[in-house]
Amino acid sequence: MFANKELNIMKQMSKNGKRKMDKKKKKALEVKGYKVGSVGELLGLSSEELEYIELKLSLSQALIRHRKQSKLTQAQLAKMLKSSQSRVAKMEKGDPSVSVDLLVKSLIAMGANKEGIAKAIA
Amino acid sequence: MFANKELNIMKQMSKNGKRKMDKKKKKALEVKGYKVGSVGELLGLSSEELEYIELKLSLSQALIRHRKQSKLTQAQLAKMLKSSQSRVAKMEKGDPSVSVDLLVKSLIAMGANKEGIAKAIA
DNA sequence: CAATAATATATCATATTTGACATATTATCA
DNA sequence: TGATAATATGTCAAATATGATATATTATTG
Repeated sequence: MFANKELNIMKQMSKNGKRKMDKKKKKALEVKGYKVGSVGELLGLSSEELEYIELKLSLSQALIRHRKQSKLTQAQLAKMLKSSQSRVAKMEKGDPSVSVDLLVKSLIAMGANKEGIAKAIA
Repeated sequence: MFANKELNIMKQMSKNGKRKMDKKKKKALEVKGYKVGSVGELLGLSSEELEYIELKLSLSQALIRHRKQSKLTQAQLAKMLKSSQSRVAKMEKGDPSVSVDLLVKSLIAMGANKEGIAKAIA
């Protein structure tokens, strides 16, 4: 129920250094044929961390869908959002440096409403 | 109470920089004695800005519900979240200085999952 | 009522997020 | 193939969010 520790870890995760190591660790174990359950468990993520990451990835996917549907390149979308191509790329990749705020604002700017966002998340 | 809410919304608004009031339309309708829709419309918020603010307020309300259900004070919840009473108060008030990220992480830390968050938003 | 608990508001130093830029990698197509 | 468009990755100064603190306001209780 209470998850102060997890919140902290979430914050740590947002820092830029960690992901590559995590990916390598995952790969290493996969190669050895371990099947330790979900990717999240493999990486030692708590259910709270997983919930948060999954939510973000859902929004990322929704953003990709919207952009493709509008037949825009990342650069074109970036211009619409007054952002940059590189940031759009990071949004779509679920980069830790991208906030849920930015994803939500971007989706809304592309025409999504609360209901659409809720649907994308759930 | 309403004055407070309006102030908050104005602050939120002034953040993303584009405030253009359709004063003419508002005035015209007011003179005719119409009650023109939402506070947001009267303040000249775009539908995008409204969508975002409403989404945030939905999360704020969800946070209040969760806290009350757990019979916690803001101070107790703050301790759990490793935050502060004042920030919890701001979260629940939908203060512009509070991000959707923080609201989502806090809800997850209190036991909400993606589905619950989606439900709260829609 | 007055004491006290709970919530709200203001401010600030620090931490995190952002757009921008450079550059790398990958896809598309003549 | 090689040219070129699209996407990805790394870095950084500036912008924004954060917890902490102080203090004010509002509820609750005795």
